[in-house]
Amino acid sequence: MSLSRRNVGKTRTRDVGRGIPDATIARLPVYVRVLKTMSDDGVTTVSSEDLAASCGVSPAKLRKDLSHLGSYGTRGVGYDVAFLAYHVSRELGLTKPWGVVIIGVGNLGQALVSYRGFATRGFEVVGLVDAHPDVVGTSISVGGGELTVTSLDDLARLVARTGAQIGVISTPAEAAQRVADSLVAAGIRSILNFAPVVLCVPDGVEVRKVDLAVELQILAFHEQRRGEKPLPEVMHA
Amino acid sequence: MSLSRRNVGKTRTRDVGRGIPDATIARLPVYVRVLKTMSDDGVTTVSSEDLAASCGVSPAKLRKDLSHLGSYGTRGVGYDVAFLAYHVSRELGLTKPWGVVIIGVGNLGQALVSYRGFATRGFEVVGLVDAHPDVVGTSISVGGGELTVTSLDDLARLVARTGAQIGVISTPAEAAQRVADSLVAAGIRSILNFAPVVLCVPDGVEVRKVDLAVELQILAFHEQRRGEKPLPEVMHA
DNA sequence: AGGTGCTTGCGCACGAAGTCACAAACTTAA
DNA sequence: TTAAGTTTGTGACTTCGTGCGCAAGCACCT
Repeated sequence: MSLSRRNVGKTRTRDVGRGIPDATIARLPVYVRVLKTMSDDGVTTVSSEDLAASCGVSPAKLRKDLSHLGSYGTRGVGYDVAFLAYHVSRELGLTKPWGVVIIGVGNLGQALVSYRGFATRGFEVVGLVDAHPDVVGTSISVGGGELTVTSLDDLARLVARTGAQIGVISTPAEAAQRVADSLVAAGIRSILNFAPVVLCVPDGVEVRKVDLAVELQILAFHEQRRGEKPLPEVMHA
Repeated sequence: MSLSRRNVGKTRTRDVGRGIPDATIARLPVYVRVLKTMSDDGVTTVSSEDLAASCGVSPAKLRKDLSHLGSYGTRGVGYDVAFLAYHVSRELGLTKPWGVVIIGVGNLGQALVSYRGFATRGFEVVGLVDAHPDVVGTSISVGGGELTVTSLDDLARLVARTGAQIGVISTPAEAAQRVADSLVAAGIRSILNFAPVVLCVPDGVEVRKVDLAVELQILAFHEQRRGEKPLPEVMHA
């Protein structure tokens, strides 16, 4: 497969790096994961049809998504798996590892610490914080080493020392807003919030929310809907 | 201006209960949670402006969302908090509790079991399943009582006995597809998947996915973008 | 009773996202 | 080289979601 130099002379500025739709960005991580898996399995080339099937999207959507990043495919052939994986990763900013601070070392926090998906996809837990005096000072093994849980008061120092750029809130709902304020004060501008509250942060700070109960309620809605009318009466035409 | 009566003759069926947009449904759980909180705090009436602010959405969006369910507000006054909370809950199917089976009692699974948000929002964990022989047979306290972890082979019996309607997959990625197959075989049609894989299920089964690493990667993308170009160069026209 | 001040419900327009279909571009075969 | 067979990249079209603006409707005051 000597499709090595193909898109070489093309500057291709276009909207590359500018107006990538949010919906596309939300799918890129999936593409990266699937491409990495394929690469590990020895697959060197893949068509949009096959890749789309593995990612659970339509081929047209996949091609349009990728076209926002540039022309990394070869017509009549498909995409070079490793080449595409690299470029999508680069677009997502996964070439260098990101430092993550986890606040709230309860059940969920500890589950996050031991979550393998972090390390394998470019994220490193560089700090653990909790408010409870019994937990502060204890050591927890994360990845290769050990981390000592620090107090919320030391958050700013922790962020400054480790250069962490992302904060994860896995505290109870009552504490979440105060933690968010501390994170912002410490210079963090990207927050992932697991607490079931709507956080209030200044402009320039991005908050993404994961609410487990919300997901269940959405499922419940559709489940209920299905049970209500098992016969759509347009059955046998 | 005698064009007053316009929608009078229209039977008013509209799309109530039918075509509620997915985007709206995804926001309804938030409305319910905020309304419940307000109700507990003794608030009896709220305007779309205030409620929207508490929910982190625009007033127009909130009103349009609620209008899909029916006319539960009073012009010039606002919405009755308890009344609206009841009707939105009802629409989501939260009047009766839903049975949830959790497959995979690792770190994440145990975090889910002890997650307070389940019980308080109409969901009850009625079964725990794991494949590891060391875990099967052990008891775990959930909510008020205790649950014994059962084997994956007993899943169908468990679902039939408890009447569970929702399955949560919190296993490693490798096991997820097999678990999903088992859930479908057991009659489950609503699945919440935490494993970072694209599940393959037959039509009629709904899968919702929560991927922690994906959320972080989306944050990383925006964080990277911010750092790249602090000056958008189109400043003083 | 009539007027005034709010707030909801909703039509309408706009923008974002998804689908379709096809020309461009590449590989392979003869 | 030429022709046939693939597959990408993308412009046009459709669908979906959101924001704007205002008439309809309710409460309160005079």
